[in-house]
Formats: sequence, structure tokens, C-alpha cells
Amino acid sequence: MWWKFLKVTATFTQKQLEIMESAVKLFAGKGFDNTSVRDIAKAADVNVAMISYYFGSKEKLLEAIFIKYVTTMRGKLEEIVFAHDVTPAEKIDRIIETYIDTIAANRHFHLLMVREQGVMKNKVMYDGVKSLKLKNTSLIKSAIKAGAKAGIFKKNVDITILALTVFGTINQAFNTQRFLCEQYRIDPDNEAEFLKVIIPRLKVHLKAVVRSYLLVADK
Amino acid sequence: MWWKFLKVTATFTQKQLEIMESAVKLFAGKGFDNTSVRDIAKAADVNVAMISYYFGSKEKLLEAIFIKYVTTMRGKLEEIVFAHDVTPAEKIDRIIETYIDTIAANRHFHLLMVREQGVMKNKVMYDGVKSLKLKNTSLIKSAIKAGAKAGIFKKNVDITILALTVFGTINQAFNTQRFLCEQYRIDPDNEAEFLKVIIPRLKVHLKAVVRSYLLVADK
DNA sequence: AAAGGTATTAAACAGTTGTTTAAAAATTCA
DNA sequence: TGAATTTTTAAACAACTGTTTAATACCTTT
Repeated sequence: MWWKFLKVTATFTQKQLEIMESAVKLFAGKGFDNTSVRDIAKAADVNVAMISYYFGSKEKLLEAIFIKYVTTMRGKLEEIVFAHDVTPAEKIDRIIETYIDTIAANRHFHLLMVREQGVMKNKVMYDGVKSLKLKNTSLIKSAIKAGAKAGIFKKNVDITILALTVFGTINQAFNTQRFLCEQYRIDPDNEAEFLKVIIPRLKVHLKAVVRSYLLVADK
Repeated sequence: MWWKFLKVTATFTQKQLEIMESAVKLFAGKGFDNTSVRDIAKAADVNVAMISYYFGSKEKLLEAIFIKYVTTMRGKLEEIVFAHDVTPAEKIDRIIETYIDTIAANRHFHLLMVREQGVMKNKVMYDGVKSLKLKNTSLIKSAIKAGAKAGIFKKNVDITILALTVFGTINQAFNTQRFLCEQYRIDPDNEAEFLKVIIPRLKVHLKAVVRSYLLVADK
């Protein structure tokens, strides 16, 4: 009976994945600390002991979740291809759209990550989140450089701060879901409707904001 | 021995304020659920029983904190005077600067609020946060309307979404403090230095973003 | 100084937490 | 089939949670 959670390379069994999926929803919904292992066990329809058995501890389960999703999202970001026949402005648009779609598709984890990142002491998780952020920043950076070289984007843009706006806006949207549902008169339990309303608006808005910020005023 | 926390009009004794101040820092630092009443008691240098004695419960202590800070921040926002001798663009600038300064001054609470708002079930707190958001939105809205009337701002701007960007960016900045410290090579424990670096950058950036987004392209 | 209310304390309370145990069931493999 | 391994279970564990208790100390006010 050797433990699979000792592996670093993170390949999970079906049972582990089921537990992780139940856990991530609960963590996102009521927070890590406010979710008990018994809650998770009940939601995943397994015995409480299975969490320790499969992951070692509740904390390690969270680690496993981070490893899984960070890997997934990194992969999605790397899929962004820089085609040569699109303008720099279109490249930026595509990056923003991919961001929003990817985050929306993994919004339960993303909410958890955003909420927990300020409190995080665990090095594995902190480094995972950091690597995601660096990836994001470098993606935006290279797209902006191309536009700057073409003379249509400003030079010397503080990309760290620009990334704050892009991700801050997206995070804020998903983090204030209930409030936004009130604003747009959407049933707060109708998540599909929320996504249908907010995603296009986010895309249009962020693309406009970033483009109007990057484009040089005259010429 | 009747309890002061039964009052709704929220006037707090010195001892209560001390407990609240210790609590808000701990809550912001490690989360509400992960902070025990014994932690708070130790930090405030009082007996554990004093928290129940003064506030009724840990949850009510959080409520008291929300009431206090929401009131404070509402007050600050209401101080924004719409002088008649400044341009609409300058008005927007002033609003953004006041936002950033107010949030920075109350950043411990603000972090707590942002982190807890997605999980909040308590009506008192949810309504408090909502009223703040509505206040914010209405402030921005009236400033934008003035500019639109003057013909220098776009019309039909989705202010709810624009507010997402303004507050999302600010929240993201304070929520990723550690990461930003790494980016700007600041000692993560040197909070004063962090504020000195991030606040001006945030102001310059957000003002530029919002203005370039609101200003009509030609003319 | 005495009385009466308030503030503070250490201890106890009952409930929940994450984790472990040791036995039982299920599965694998020869 | 039968032995060996892995998975699942209910129960027990100790540690910690927020809250209450009952006694004591501290202040006022008379």
C-alpha cells in the first residue's frame, strides 16, 4: 500500500479526479477552511478516510487540485498561436478572448485560486500561481512588443500593471457574480445565463480598454 | 450587564475598537475562518471571553467590522466634491485618485471584504458591500454623464463593466502584493515601500486607461 | 466604607475538525 | 481456488473550535 500522492508528476486515478472535482466546487463555493473533509467525502460519495488515503491530507488535496488546474491552464495558454497573418491588435484580441474563455471554463478553480492566493503559505501552490502569472505576462509582453515594433502600439508600457487590469477585471467579474446578476436582472442560480451575458461583455470591454490604451493617439 | 452589541447604530468603545483593529488585520492576513478567537484575543491582549462579551460572537465581530469600515468608506466617497471649475476628465481623475487613496488607507479591511464577499451569506454584510458598490457606480455614472453632455466622453458606456475594471485593477494590486513586490524588487515585508511604488503607478495607469476609454476618438 | 454594577479571568463546555486505526471487503494475480 | 494486495469502512483519536460559566477584580456612586 504505497501512496500515489507521493508522486510529483501528478497522474491521477479516476477516483482521485472525482474527489478533486467535488472538492474544487466546495472550496470555490464556501472557501477552503470552511469546507470539511466530511463535506467533500459526502459530495464525492466516498468515505472520509479516502481523502487521507489518496492524497495524504486535506492540504495535499488542495495541492493536487492546484497542480492539476495550473497545468491545464498553462496548457491552454500555450495553445495561443501567434499567426503571422493577423495584425498585432488582433493578436491582443485573441489573447484576451482565450484568457476569458479559459478562466470561464475553469471558473470554480479560478475563484478558489484568486481567493486563496493572498493567504497562501504553501510553496508548491504559490509557485504554481506565480508561474501562471509569469506566463500570462510574457504572453502579453511579446504581443505588445510586436505591435510596438510595427509602430501602432505605445512603447514603454508597464505590462505588469496592464496585466493587473486584464486579470483584475476578469477576476472581479467572477468574484462578484451575485452582484452582477442583480445588476443585469439575472436569476443568481442560473449560471449559464450569467456566463452568456457576462462573457461577451467582458470580451468587448477588455478588448476596447486594452486597445485604446495601447494604440498611439495620432497617426 | 446589558450588551452594547445589540445596538444597530454602531458606536464602539475604545476596547471594542482595539479588538476590531487587531481582528481586521488577522482576518485580512489569514482569512476569517483560519483566524481563531484566541488569535484575536492574544493580538488584542484581552481574554477570549471578551469577544463574546463585547460583540456577542465571532460572526457579530465581523459584522461590526463591516459596519465600521463600510461607514468610513462611504463617508470618504461622499467627500468627493464636484467642483464646477474642473473639466469632466479632471473629475474622473479625482474620483479614481480618491478611490485608490481610500482603499489603500483601509487596505486591510478592503482585502478582507474582497476575499469574503464571494462567500458571504450574512445579509448585513452583503448589503453593506452592495451599498458601497452602488455608491461607487453612481459616482462614476454622474461624472461620465457630465462629460457625455459636454461631448467629450462617449455615450452609452456600460458603467457596471467599467467599474469592474477600476475596482478589479485596484483589488488585484492589493491582492497580489507579494507577487508585485517580487516584480518590482521590493522587500515583501516593507509595506510602506510597496505603497510608495504601487499607488502612483496605479493612479497614472487607471487614469490613462479610463480616460482613453471614455474619450471620443476624433474631434 | 459599603453597595451595585461592570469588566476580566481561568476553566469548562459541547461540537467539529483532520487524521489514524484496525478490521472487513474487494480486487488482483498466480 | 487461494494467497497477497489494495480499497473501503466505521469507529476512535486528540486537538482545536466558538461560546458559556461562575468566580473574582475593578470601578463608581452613595
